[in-house]
Amino acid sequence: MHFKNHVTRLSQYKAALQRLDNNNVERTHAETISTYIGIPATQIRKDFSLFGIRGNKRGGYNVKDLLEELKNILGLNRDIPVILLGYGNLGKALTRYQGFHEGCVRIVAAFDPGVGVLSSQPPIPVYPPASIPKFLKNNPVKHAILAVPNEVAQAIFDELYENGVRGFINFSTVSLNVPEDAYVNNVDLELELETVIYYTKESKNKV
Amino acid sequence: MHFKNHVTRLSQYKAALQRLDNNNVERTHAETISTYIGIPATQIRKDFSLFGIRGNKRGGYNVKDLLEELKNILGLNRDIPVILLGYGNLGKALTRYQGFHEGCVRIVAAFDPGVGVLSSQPPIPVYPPASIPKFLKNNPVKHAILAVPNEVAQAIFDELYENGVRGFINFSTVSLNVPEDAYVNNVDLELELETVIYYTKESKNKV
DNA sequence: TAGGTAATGTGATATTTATCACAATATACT
DNA sequence: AGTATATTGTGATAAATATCACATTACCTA
Ligand SMILES: NC(=O)c1ccc[n+]([C@@H]2O[C@H](COP(=O)([O-])OP(=O)(O)OC[C@H]3O[C@@H](n4cnc5c(N)ncnc54)[C@H](O)[C@@H]3O)[C@@H](O)[C@H]2O)c1
Ligand SMILES: NC(=O)c1ccc[n+]([C@@H]2O[C@H](COP(=O)([O-])OP(=O)(O)OC[C@H]3O[C@@H](n4cnc5c(N)ncnc54)[C@H](O)[C@@H]3O)[C@@H](O)[C@H]2O)c1
Repeated sequence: MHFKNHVTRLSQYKAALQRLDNNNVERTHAETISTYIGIPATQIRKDFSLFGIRGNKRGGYNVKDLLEELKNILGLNRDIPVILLGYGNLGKALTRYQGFHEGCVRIVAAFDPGVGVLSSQPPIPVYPPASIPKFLKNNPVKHAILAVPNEVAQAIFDELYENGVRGFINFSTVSLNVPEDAYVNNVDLELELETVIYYTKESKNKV
Repeated sequence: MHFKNHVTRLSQYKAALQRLDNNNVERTHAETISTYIGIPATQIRKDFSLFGIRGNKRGGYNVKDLLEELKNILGLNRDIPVILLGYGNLGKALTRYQGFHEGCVRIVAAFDPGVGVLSSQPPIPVYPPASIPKFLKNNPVKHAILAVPNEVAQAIFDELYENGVRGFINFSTVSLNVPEDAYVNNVDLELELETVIYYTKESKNKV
């Protein structure tokens, strides 16, 4: 069992709980979460059961406690520093995104060869790629966002792996060669668009 | 059977074939594609079988033919106009992305209330949201990218649906209420990051 | 043109994932 | 206190997805 779907759902539950907590809701139920995020209540309970999360029969779940448990399971109970590779279109969008500030993820630095010619002051430090090893020696960051061109993605990945980074989001559209003890989540936006197109074709191929 | 995974893989195959074709490769094999994108050759053949794609025993596949077949199945054999909702951080990044130009997807227009105060000339027309119905009456676009704040995502979705849009990518982090005959692909970047964090926790929760 | 072989194509099987049905139980009500 | 009921928790079942094993066949070589 790889649990990819389970983990994704846990993260969704966490987001829902976060919102409930922000609205000062104190108790909730599987059924409530279900209507919030469109996942069947029975699936939610089954997931909780699998990860050892216990509620209160008839009383549902205490929002703060459940949120805390979910964060613990996901590893979000502490600040997570992340570095960004490639301060281009996508990289800039990610650094400017306010949503991350509410969670525990912090993009602490970016690396881009265009560092010298940046027009405006970026909200985080941007360094030349050559300084990656030194930076990681001083700041043992374990997670990276790859928003670099396809051509350099594997090389950059290898260098980061060499220097201790183990968790990656890869926005490039190449499939990386990844050692056993690293984890890469490929987010291919072209592909996401194409699946939408398939499902909205007038004449689906009957299979 | 929902085929979500199958369709995602078909799209990956298509991308691989596109690259082979760009490199003027004429014939290929399941095994070659496999090393390209890291999916087992047997899975590739099974997928082909399922979607009625036939190769040549011993001779593998003709690259151009296979590419054409995959495009047909995915509905990518014609230009697909797409509109963008929200010309903010993410929306700008998407419109500036060069990769889409190589495929058949075209972002033809964006809608954003900030249209009057844009600092630089955007590469596509940006209209005020009020003009959505009129635009869609004149341009029956069927696909949209939602890159709007969470608060307005459902309202914008409803309006687009009313005006005939049926395929969506939703970058907001809310779960939309979606009629049967529409398809929404939720791409939640926060969530994608969080799954990476889970898989790189030192002490995984044993289950 | 016959035999060897590299590939495809697919039924059978295994694994993973989701749903269902219902027993267990804490709370609310009288 | 005793009963009704809302809600959890989970084994059993179903559905979806992936892998395997191997029969088939087109090409190549001699
Ligand atoms: N922008 C999008 O909407 C979009 C959509 C789909 C896929 N992608 C993929 O995401 C990736 C980034 O896309 P983008 O639009 O931001 O591209 P971009 O060209 O705008 O940005 C890439 C950045 O990486 C930098 N870079 C180059 N070599 C580098 C190196 N060795 N180390 C660090 N940085 C380096 C470049 O200077 C540039 O600033 C690409 O792989 C692209 O295929 C982007
Ligand atoms: N940027 C990221 O890296 C990132 C990461 C994760 C999630 N998201 C999500 O993606 C969405 C967009 O993020 P962003 O960073 O681009 O936000 P943003 O605020 O930069 O852009 C949103 C844009 O939508 C426009 N808008 C507001 N109301 C609108 C309406 N009714 N019709 C059309 N446009 C409207 C705003 O004027 C703004 O330009 C958000 O839901 C956000 O939660 C973004």
